[in-house]
Amino acid sequence: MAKTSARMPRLEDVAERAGVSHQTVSRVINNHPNVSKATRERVEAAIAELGYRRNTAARSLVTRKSQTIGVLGSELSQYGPANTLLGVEHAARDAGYFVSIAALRAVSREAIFDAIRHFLDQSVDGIVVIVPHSETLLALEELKPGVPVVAVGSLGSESVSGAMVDQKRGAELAVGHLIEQGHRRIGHIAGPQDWIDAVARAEGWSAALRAAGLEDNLVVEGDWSAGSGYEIGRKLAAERTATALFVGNDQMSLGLLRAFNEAGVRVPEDVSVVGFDDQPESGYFTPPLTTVRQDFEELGRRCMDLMLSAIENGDTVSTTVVEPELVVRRSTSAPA
Amino acid sequence: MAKTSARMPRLEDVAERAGVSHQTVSRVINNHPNVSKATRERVEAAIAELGYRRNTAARSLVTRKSQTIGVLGSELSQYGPANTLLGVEHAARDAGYFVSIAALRAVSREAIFDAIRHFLDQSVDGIVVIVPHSETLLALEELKPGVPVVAVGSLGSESVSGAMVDQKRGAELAVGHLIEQGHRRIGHIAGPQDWIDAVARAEGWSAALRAAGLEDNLVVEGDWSAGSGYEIGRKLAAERTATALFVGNDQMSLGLLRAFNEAGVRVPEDVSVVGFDDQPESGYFTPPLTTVRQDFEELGRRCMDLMLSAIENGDTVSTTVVEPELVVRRSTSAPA
DNA sequence: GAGTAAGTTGTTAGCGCTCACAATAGTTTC
DNA sequence: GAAACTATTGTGAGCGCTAACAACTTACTC
Repeated sequence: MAKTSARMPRLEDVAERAGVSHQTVSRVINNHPNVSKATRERVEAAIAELGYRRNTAARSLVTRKSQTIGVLGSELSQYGPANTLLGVEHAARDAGYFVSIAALRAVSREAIFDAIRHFLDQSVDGIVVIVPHSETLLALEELKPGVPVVAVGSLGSESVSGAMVDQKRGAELAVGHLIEQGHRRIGHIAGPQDWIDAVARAEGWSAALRAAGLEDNLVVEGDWSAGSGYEIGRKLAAERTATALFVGNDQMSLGLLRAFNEAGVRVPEDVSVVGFDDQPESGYFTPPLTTVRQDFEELGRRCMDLMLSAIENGDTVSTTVVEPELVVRRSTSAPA
Repeated sequence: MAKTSARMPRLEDVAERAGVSHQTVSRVINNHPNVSKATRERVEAAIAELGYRRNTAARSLVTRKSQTIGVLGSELSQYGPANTLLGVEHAARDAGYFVSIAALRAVSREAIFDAIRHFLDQSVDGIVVIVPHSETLLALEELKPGVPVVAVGSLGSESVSGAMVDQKRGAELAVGHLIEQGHRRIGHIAGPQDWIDAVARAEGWSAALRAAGLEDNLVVEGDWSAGSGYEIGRKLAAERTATALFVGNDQMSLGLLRAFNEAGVRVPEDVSVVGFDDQPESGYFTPPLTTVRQDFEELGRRCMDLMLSAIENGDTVSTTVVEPELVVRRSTSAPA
């Protein structure tokens, strides 16, 4: 109940107690070099005795820095985005920043503008964007917020830094594995094509296939959900065109597996399946899913690395790429 | 690039443009009643023309309110906590609050204290705690932060408000369903017993069983993960003591299902399984999982309701309960 | 020993806002 | 028509901090 009992101590109180000026105290808490050792110790003692904590609002008012990073996200309850957020949060808090979040209910230009304004009202020092739609980048380029922006999953924008997992490489890993096993007809269940990652995975699939001289004409689009995977699975079980399927994510894979099981299509004996993400549950699907692992937390940390060097060193736009990894389990084998 | 081009307009600039005093402008943006319609319109026009936005730091400095809610969470990437966070965020932003997060890497007294201090440094107006360990409450009672605290999953603390899904009721729903189907030997795979919810679910299971005159001696403890469900499933498949299992959450259920499938134990023919949570994927397990749905977003919204009434009306400690719902799918049937 | 430099500390102003109060204009009452 | 209100607007101070500059030490140079 420290708050109600008495006024919080401020710089002036500490100064008085230590027998110095408030400015000297300010120097101590900001680690300025020109403070004698004796004074510094005296001030630190006073700070400890009084339980002094710097008032963020006052500091922020004069420095025009809030020590806050805004994280703009959508689908933040999903495995990938949620863990990326966690990575950002950990790195930010370690670096002494606060993390403010704005979760988009729906992805639209207006909603993004709203959220950015929300952050600007808070005078955030930078914005991390975890909204993996192509549309987002456009919105960001249009409304240059005046603070550094790092976007997850983007690469090669002119005004926005980006950190991404190499999706194309991940797709190639998956398809390469299938080809190695001897598959020749490899289909793709893509994610919604307004997602950057979905497009990149589809491209990787296509590229790998063509590089091996195989056809890339078997593709269906889902919406990332297990439900859509299930619906597609039912159709595919009837058609049986491919001997292997590269699925855009693990959740659709789950639905697909379910549909195949119902239809009596055996995995991997009849059809091999590779997913994408490697959620913690994927190793316990029936059968355990071969998939491509993405390190989302690392991705989040990289975002903050970029952000910090933008804020503190004034670095300009740059990018970083995290490598994906193939995890082979039991949903893939050689074709019958 | 609004920031670099020129100074942001402030109250004074708006005042000048509208031909009034800065105080009148302040009245307008704070919706004070005593401003004539004409003046208000003139001021609003000036605000729009200048693109004025109030400086949060300055306001916060004088009011000692930050319009920020701190959300302290652990396991924030899991389905439940992540969606609760989302609920809190939406309700908070709708109410004009910023949402600052601190994610615990590990749950310990020290880590909780750290995070609370972090929030206090930011002078948050309130703290929502999504850390469903019994330990958390103790830490909060010890370190009274001086701002309203709402904890998810807690009920009946003296200094902390709580919002929870009625876990015991959920367990009774699940077990009741199993009993109705004719099961008599119903086991429980519990969550870690330092989690409030895990304890409540185990109690609900036990209470429902005893109320029906059945024995409540078949219980094993997992750690919420699919992996632990799998390990337990392997043991149980060998022993075959129960005809039905109430599992603490959906992820453990998935692992269990996997283990049973491997061991040739059929679900629901040989053993019925009920989960808890109803994640979006649960309907696509093999077989689709009967489970207890919790509305996590609603839970988060309720937290903010409590928080807002605590902040704005000075309401004291109170609680709110969200009702769970049984979702019957295909993992349960009458015993053989 | 005067002159200069470097290190250390203090003084003043002001960031942009809200609060308490003062002042003015407009309205009602008897 | 003066007194007593009410509605509307303005003035001044100060929230707690940092930045810029001023001032005072101490040490060193020639």
